[in-house]
Amino acid sequence: MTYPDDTDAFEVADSLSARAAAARPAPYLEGLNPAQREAVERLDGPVLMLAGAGTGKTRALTARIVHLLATGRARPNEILAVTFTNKAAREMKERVAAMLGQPVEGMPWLGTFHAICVKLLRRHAELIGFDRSEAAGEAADRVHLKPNFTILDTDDQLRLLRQLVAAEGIDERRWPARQLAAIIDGWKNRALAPEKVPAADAGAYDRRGVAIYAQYQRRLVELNAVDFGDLLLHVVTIFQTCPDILERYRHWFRYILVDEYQDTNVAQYLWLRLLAGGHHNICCVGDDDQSIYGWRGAEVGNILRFEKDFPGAHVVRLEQNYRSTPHILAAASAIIRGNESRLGKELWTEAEEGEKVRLIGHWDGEEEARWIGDEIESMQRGTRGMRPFGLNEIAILVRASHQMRAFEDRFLTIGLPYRVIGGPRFYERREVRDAMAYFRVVISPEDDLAFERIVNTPRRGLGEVAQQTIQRMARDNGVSLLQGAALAVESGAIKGKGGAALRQLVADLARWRRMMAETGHVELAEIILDESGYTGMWQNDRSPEAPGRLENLKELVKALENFENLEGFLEHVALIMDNDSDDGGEKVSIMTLHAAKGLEFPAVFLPGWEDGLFPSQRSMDENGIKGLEEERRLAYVGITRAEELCTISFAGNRRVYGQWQSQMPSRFIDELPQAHVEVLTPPGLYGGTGAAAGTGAGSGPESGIEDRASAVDGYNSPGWRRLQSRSGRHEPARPRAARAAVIEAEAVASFAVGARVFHQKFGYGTIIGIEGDKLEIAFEKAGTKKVVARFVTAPDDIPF
DNA sequence: CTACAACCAGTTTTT
DNA sequence: CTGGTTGTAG
Repeated sequence: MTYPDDTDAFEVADSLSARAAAARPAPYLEGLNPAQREAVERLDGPVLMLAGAGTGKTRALTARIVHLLATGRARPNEILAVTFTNKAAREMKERVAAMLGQPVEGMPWLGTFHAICVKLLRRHAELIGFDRSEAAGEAADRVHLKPNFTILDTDDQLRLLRQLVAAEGIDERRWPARQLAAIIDGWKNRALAPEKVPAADAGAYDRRGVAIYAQYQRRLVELNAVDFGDLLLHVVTIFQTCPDILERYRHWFRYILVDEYQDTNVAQYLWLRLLAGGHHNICCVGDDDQSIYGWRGAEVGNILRFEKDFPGAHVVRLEQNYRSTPHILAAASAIIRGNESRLGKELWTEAEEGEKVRLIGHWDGEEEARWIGDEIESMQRGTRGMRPFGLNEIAILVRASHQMRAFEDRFLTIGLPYRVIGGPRFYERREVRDAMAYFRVVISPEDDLAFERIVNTPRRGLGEVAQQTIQRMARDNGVSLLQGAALAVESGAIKGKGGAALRQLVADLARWRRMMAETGHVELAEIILDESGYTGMWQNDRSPEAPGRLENLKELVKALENFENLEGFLEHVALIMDNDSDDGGEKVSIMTLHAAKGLEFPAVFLPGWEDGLFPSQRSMDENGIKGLEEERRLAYVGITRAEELCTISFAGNRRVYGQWQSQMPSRFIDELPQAHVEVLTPPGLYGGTGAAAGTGAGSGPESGIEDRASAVDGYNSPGWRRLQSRSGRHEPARPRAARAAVIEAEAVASFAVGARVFHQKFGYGTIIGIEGDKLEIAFEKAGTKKVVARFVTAPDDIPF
C-alpha cells in the first residue's frame, strides 16, 4: 500500500531548506503584517485564519505553504491544500511557484475538493458497491465501481433520474425529476447515503424519494459512474468504513490547508475532520461574513463552530484591508453589523478618504441602466473631480441575472463595450455536450448515457419505439446499449428508415473506434462530427442560434489540440468547466454578486437595491432570518469589491415577468451610514426626461442636500414619494379584470379576414383565414401561423 | 416521428 | 417577457 502520491519533488524542499539553513531572511515573509505573519508561522495545531475581504488572505495562504516547505516540515506532496474552484487552485499554484521561484509539479494534492476526491476514489473505487443476487439460490455477486469510472454531469444525472422516475410510474408533471435531483443533491451535500437519510426526510418526493435515491445509487454503480456529489460522499464513506485507509492518509497529509472554509458543506466538513483527526494540523481560511452559498449546502455553522470542533484552535484575524477606501469599508461594516450570527471582525485601512459611497434612485430599471451607461461614459473622461476610469476598472454587480438584460440592451445601443461574466458555461451548451457524447461512445462503447444522447441526434428516425427496442435487446442480453443496437440491427428488429440509419450508426461508431489507433484525435473528432451528420444538422438549421453553435463546435475542436488524446480531454472536461474566452479588450464587466466574490474593481455599481429583489423575497420566504442574513452578506461582498468608488442604486418601478411593479428601496439602504454616503439627485426628478441625466446630476444645489439626508433616512423622503408618484405612468388605468372582459368582447367582434390583430407570442399580423375557432394569421415578424382565436386580440385593445 | 402551438414557471452556481 | 417542456395534428 503505497498510494499517496510518491512522485518525487523533494529537490524543491531540499533547496529551500538549504536556503533557510543559510540564515538568509526568508523573502516570503517580508512585507507581511503581524496578523498575516502569525497566520503563516503558526504551523502546528488547528488554525482558523479569519480573513476579511481584501486583507491579503491568498498571500498569507501561499506564504504558509512556502513556509512549510522551507522549514522542511513537509514535502510538497505531503501537503493537502483544498480550494473550491479550479481558478482558485490554479492561482494558488501559480503564486506558490512564483514565491518559490520554481514550478510546483510536486504538489499533487493542491486542488479542488472534487479533483482531490477523484484522485482518491480512483484508487479505492472497488470499495464502493453493493451485493446483488442474480436469482433465488444463486450466490450473491458484488457489483462495484471500477477505477475508470466516469463522472456524470448534471444533464446525465437528470436523464438517469427521469428513467427511474418513469419506471416508478410517477407523473413527472406533479413530481419533476429536477426536484428529486435537488433533493438527492441535498442529501449528498450532507453526506447521507440512502440508508442514512433521516426519517424526517421520508416524505420527500411523494414519499418515494429515498427509495428512488437507493435505486439511483445502485444504477450508478452498474453504469460504473458517479455524480459530483458522489465524489465526496464515496470518499467519506470509505474513510468511515476503512480505518486502515484513513489512517494511511492521515499520516501522509501532514498539513492541511482549506480555502473558503465558510463555503464548506457537511460532506466536505466531515471529510476534513476525518483527515485532520490525527494531527490536527489544519489551517482553515475563510470569512464568515462572505458565506453566500447556503442555498447549495454551505454551512456557515462550520466556520462559526471551528473552535469547538478543534479544541485549542488559534484564531487569527486579518483585518487590515488593502483594497478599499475608508468610506467604502465603513459602509460595508455598517451593513454587516446587522447580522447576529458572526464571529465579528472590523476592517480598517490606511488608505486615503476618497469618495463617499454614492446612492441614487431612479424611476425604473431602464432609467437606471441609462444613467449608469451615461455615468460610465463620463467616468472614462473623468468627472466630478475624479480621475478617469478605464472600462476594465468598472463592474456592475447584480443580484439576479435577469437584471443584466437592461444593461446589455442599453450598452448595445450606446455602443459601450461590456462582458458578461458567468452565465452558461461552454461545456454545458447543448452542441458541445452532444459532440462530447459522440466522443464518449467512441472511446467507451459501453457508455449508455452517451449513446442515448446521440442515437437520434441528428434525427435518424429512431423514436421512442425504436429506442425501447434497443433497450430491451440490451437488457435481455445483458449488454450495453450499443451492443443492443447491433443485435437489433442484425435481427432486423427495427424496420425501415430507422433500421438502415441505425445500421449505419453502429458501423460508423465501430469504424471511428478503429481509427483511433492511427488517426490524430483532432482530425478524428472532425471526422466524427462531420460524418455523423451532426455538423450538418446545425448547418441546415435556420434558427438564429445555429451559427453560434457551429462556432462553439469549432472552438471545441480547437480546445482538443491542447490534449494528448480524446480520453485526456474528456477527463479534464468532467471536472473543469472553464469559460475564459475573452479578447481582453477594454470592457465593463457585468456579473452577479455571487460571481464577483474574490474579485475587485476600482469602480463598482450595485443596481437594483430594492426589497424583494435585493434582499431577495424568495430567500427571505424560504429561510427567514437566515436567508436575510445571507442576503446581507451578499451586500457586504458587493460593497467590498470596490476599491475607490461604489455606487448603489434602486428603481421605483421595475418590469417583473412583463408586468410593471412598483418597488420599495432595499432595507439595506437604511442600514448605510449617512456620514459615508452621498445621495445623488435622480435625473429627471427635477425636470426633464432623463436625457439630461448623468454628468451634472449630482451637482444640484440645495434640493440635492435636502434629499441627501432624507433618502438615507428611509422611504418617506420627499424625493422618494415623488418617485413613487411617477410610477403610475406604467400602470394601465383600467383594472385588470375589466380590461380582459373588454378585450374578449371586442376581440370576437373584430375577427374577420383582413383584420389586424395581436398575439402574445407572435406579435402583430393580419387574419387571412378562419376555420372554426382557429385563425390563420400572417404575422409581420413570425410568418404565417394557425392560432386559436382566444390568444389573439384586436390591436386597439392592447392595453399599453 | 416531427413540427409547431400551447402551457407554465421563473435567484444565486461550482464541481 | 422568455425559454423550456408538453400535447397534438399531420
